[in-house]
Amino acid sequence: MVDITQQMNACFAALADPTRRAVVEALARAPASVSDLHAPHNMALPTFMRHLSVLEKCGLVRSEKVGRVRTCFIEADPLLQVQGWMEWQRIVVEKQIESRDQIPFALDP
Amino acid sequence: MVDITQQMNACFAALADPTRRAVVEALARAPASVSDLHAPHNMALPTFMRHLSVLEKCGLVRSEKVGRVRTCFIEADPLLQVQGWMEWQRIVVEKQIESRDQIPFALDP
DNA sequence: CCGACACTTAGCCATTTTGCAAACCATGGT
DNA sequence: ACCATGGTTTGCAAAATGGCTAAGTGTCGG
Repeated sequence: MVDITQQMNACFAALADPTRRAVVEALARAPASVSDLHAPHNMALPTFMRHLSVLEKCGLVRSEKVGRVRTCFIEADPLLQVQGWMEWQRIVVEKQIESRDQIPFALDP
Repeated sequence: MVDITQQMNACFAALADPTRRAVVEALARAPASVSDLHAPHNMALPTFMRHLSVLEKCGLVRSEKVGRVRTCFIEADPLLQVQGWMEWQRIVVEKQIESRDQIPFALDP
C-alpha cells in the first residue's frame, strides 16, 4: 500500500521537469519505445533513462520489455489523483473569490 | 513576460512538497498571515518562510505586509495553468484508453 | 522607552537531482 | 558468427533542496 501523500510528492516532482512532461504528453497519446521517446530530446540516453525511471517510480508510467525493446505506457491512476487535487483547489479558490466579490469589505471589520 | 514552461516547472516543483501543498490548500480557502500558516507545521519559522518564498517565486502566492504582519493570498492564474495542463492530459489519456478498447489489436499489424 | 511579537537575514549541513561519459549486456538481422 | 541496435550500469561533478541555529530588523502595546 502506497502513501497517497508521497505519491503526490513524487508525481509533482516528476512533472516539474519539462522533459518528463513532454514524455507524459507523448505517452498520453500513445505508448512508445524508449528510443522513440528519447529521439526528440537533446540529451544523452542514460540521462533520459533516468527521467523515465523517475516517471516509473512515481507510477505515472509503466513499461515492459519485449526482446530488446522496452515499451512505455502511461498510467491513468496517479494522473487522475493529481488532476483531482488540482481541480479541487481550483474549485475552492473560485469559491473564495466569489464570496470575496459578494462581501467586498468582509476583511475590514 | 514570463516563460510558460518555466512557470510550470516552478509550480510543479513547488507543489511537490506536502508543506507547500498544505499552504496552498489553506490559502485556497482564505488569506492568512505567515504565523497562522506556520502554526500547524512542525518546523522552524525560517524554514517555513523558505517554503512560502518558493510559492511566491512561482507565482502561486502573493503577499503584502502591513505593520509587522505579512498576509498571504493565493493567486488563481498559475493554479489554472497547471490545472489546465493536468486536465488536458487526462482527456488525451482517456481518449487513448477508449480507442484501445474499441480496436483491441491495433498494435499488432 | 522597553519588551514582546512577527518576521527576516545569514550561514551551515546533509541529501537529492541532473547532467555527462564510458563501458557493458542482450537481441535481431545477415 | 558478427555487428549494429536498443538499452543498462557505473561513476562522477555541479547545482538545487530542505532542514537547522543564531542573530537582526521593525512594529505594536503598555
